[in-house]
Amino acid sequence: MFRSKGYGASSMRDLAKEVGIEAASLYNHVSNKEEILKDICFQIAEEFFESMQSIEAIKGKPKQKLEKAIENHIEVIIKNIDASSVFFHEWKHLSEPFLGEFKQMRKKYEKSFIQLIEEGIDQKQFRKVDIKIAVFTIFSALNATYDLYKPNGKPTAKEISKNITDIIINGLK
Amino acid sequence: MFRSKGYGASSMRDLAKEVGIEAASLYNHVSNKEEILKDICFQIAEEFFESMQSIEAIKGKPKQKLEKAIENHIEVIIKNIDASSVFFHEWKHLSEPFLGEFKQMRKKYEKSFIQLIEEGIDQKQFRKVDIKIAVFTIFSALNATYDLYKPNGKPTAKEISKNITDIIINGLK
DNA sequence: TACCTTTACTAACGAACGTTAGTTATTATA
DNA sequence: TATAATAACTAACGTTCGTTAGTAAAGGTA
Repeated sequence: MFRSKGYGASSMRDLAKEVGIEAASLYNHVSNKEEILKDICFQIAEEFFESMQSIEAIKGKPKQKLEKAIENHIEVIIKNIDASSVFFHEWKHLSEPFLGEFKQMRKKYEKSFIQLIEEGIDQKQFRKVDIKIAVFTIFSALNATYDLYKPNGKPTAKEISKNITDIIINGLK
Repeated sequence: MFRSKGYGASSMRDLAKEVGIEAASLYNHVSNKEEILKDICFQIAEEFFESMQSIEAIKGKPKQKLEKAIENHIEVIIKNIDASSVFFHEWKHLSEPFLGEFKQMRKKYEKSFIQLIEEGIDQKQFRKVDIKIAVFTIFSALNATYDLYKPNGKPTAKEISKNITDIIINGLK
């Protein structure tokens, strides 16, 4: 519901009706509305981090690493298709201290990508692109996935992953 | 305010305070809250359409046309940096009949890009990519612009435009 | 000067919001 | 079987929401 209607437009009464109970009963399960949003956002953030940790262990060239990082990133999105959409668009409704913490995590994750591209440029696998713009471009391309993927339909997760990776990697070459 | 706080979280009282009047006074200028959102969204939509009309008049190869279309698209975004962010993220809060009309316009605009890429593939300027995925990737890359561009700062509009175009066009080659 | 449009104001409406209090029924544990 | 924890309920709270009604001041036009 946060994905389709947005956080602000989803009331506790709406959410309660969706699971077949009264709004007040929700408070036996969560301490307030924001906690639901917070849990969604931070759970996805954690999954992104975990997927990146496996990359840093790879012994390979930057290009291969970036390919794998992109693949993992898309996999996380598709495995959590609704939650990741919320992660990308609704985080701004978090209040402090969660908002600050969230932004910090995001920046740290982006930094991993920046490093991969920097290495790729150093080793002449990639052209000399503006790194900041490149990372922004890549992220926003990747994050289109949740709009593209329809369960039980075409294109498949694999097709999405392969095509986007191709376009981006070729774009950097 | 719609950009920074979101449509739902921006109350008429908030908006009124921003321009130094009372909430009720706003109704001398707009007929309701949604009209403000609608005007923003449809004004930007119109600008995108106008920029695309100039493309169709170009006599050139698909690659050149796509380059110019991307450049125009980014120019519209940067010229309307706040409004275009609202255009991309807040349109879903429109109600019918505006919502349907909006989606229709969006689809029509996307179709223009799809055609350009199809032509490019036919004329062997581009690889045989999955067109739907490619267009999604391109759009989401382009639409990162409003997060990237800071007025009076680096990177400049030109740099953004050139870098993104490079990555995408190379990605399709 | 007289009149009309524009635009601001205050006050208030009904509805919806997140949340709390108090209570009851169900389920698990000893 | 007695006890404790879990999770549902109804009712209500104070607040904020978009919006309307009615009114007064300001500015342009005849």
